[in-house]
Amino acid sequence: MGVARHARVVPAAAGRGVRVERVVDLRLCGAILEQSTMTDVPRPDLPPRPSWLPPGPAEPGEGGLATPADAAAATLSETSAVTLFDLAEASAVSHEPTTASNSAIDRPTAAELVAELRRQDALIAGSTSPARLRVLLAAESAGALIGAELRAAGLPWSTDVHEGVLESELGARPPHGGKPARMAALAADVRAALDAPTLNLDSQIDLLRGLRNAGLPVASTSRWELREHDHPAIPPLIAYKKLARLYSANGWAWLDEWIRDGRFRADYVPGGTATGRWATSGGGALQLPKQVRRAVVADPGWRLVVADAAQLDPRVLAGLALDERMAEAGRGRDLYAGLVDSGVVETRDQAKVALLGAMYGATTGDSGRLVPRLARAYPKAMALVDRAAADGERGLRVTTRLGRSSPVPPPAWWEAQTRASQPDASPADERRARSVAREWGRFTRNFVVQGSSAEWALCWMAALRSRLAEIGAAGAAVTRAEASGTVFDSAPHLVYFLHDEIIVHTPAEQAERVADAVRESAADAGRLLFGAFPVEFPLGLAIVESYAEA
DNA sequence: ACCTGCCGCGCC
DNA sequence: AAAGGGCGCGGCAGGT
Repeated sequence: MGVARHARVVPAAAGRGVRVERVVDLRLCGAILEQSTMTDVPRPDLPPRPSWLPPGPAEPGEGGLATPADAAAATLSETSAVTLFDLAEASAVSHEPTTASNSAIDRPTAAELVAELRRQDALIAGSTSPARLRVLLAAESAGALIGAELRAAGLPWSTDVHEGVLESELGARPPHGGKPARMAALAADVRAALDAPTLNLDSQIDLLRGLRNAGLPVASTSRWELREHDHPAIPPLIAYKKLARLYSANGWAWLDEWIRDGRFRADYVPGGTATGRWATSGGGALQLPKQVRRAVVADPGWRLVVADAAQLDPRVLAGLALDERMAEAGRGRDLYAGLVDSGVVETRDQAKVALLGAMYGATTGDSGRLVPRLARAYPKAMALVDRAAADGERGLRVTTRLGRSSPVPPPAWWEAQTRASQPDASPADERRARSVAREWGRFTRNFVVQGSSAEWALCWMAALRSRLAEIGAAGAAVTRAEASGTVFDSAPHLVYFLHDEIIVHTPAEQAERVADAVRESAADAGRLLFGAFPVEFPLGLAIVESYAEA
């Protein structure tokens, strides 16, 4: 499969100083093509979809729909699919022992791979928008390669700094199996305040019961609800939860498991979510709490170029909807500030809440109240997300800028709709059907924006990867003599990706050139998605030694 | 000894 | 501040 095989081959290539130029990930590309509303599948004139590709969309009421389990299998199975990259692998590293993951049964032959490549080419050529799909599939394939390279390179990580954070927050590392004394003390305070000497704070059920017994009318134990109440148990409980989170998610055990030789090698899963965003399958690289980012530190003589796309989602929405006024609000300035300047809302915070509400489908609260003002100012943008929601409520697929389509709703969703349309349907049936329909509408509303933003980010990274190679090649002429290690030891390279944010690890003397390349690549991405439409994608960018400084 | 569902919370 | 999208993960609880 794409990731696993890239993950095996990229380090092997990198270790010999070989840089992979380009890949086609037939599994990821095939999944997009099978699902996209831009393509016409099935095509009786073409060979059938091979069994090692994930299934396409199922019709309502039919079997074969991608259940979560199926989707997981398609995404994660070591044996389910293969890429053209394997052709190169077969010749380049054929001396490697055969493993269970590339047994003959599951492994397509070279002829089968070529046939599949031709089938995919035919699907693209017969689609409603071949140019967009080609950009998407090239970017998706580059993403698969980059995901493997991120793991091979690793994020530079200072165990010392991380341990310093843990000690200042949690106190000394507890003996094996024990909890930090500071957490134990806070837990004792909570138990005393609730008059519940045996309460287990880590048990949601136990804790909820304890809070209610103490007279607190809470429906959950979540922090935002607890904050509303004034009780002596609340402050230590919130403090405990904060420490417990750090301790269990990014504590000493995480350090032991995930940091080797000063590098965090995360398991990225490119294309791992429905919207095309990446996922992770271990280490939680996409959930690194701000607290521990201080531990991301460049090697001596190196720098981190940290960049994030400013207000990416609303800018993408402006491009999708060809909403000139919204694009104008973000030209040469913070887009949220642009909304204030235009008199749409009074404060930057209101602008942010209103836009998030529009893209997520908020109907209540401050956010819901602000959305109508946005609709008056930017009718084209609002019409686009409203249309996506309306389509989703009817069970239709929606599609991103470059051609990734949402899945059709699962069988239970259709069953709920069918039940509500029967003559003997109860009011509860009808409420249920409306409720799940609207939920799916919120998903598709967000899908078009989040998915198109993911495409922008992939194009950004893919363009950057090429530009970094040029910078690295120029630098290599100078340092070739001593460059004996991997391709990551001497040249600037990507080390982190987080939806709309990247980090490049680079020799200090090349950091400014890398920063320029990062900005130029963002402009490339904007053109790849939206052509000449005048929507800008400015970056927040910093050249730093530690991620926390960015 | 697993597995699954749920909660809460970290990130975008 | 409030509850609208996408995730992964750790922990508990209840099942087999």
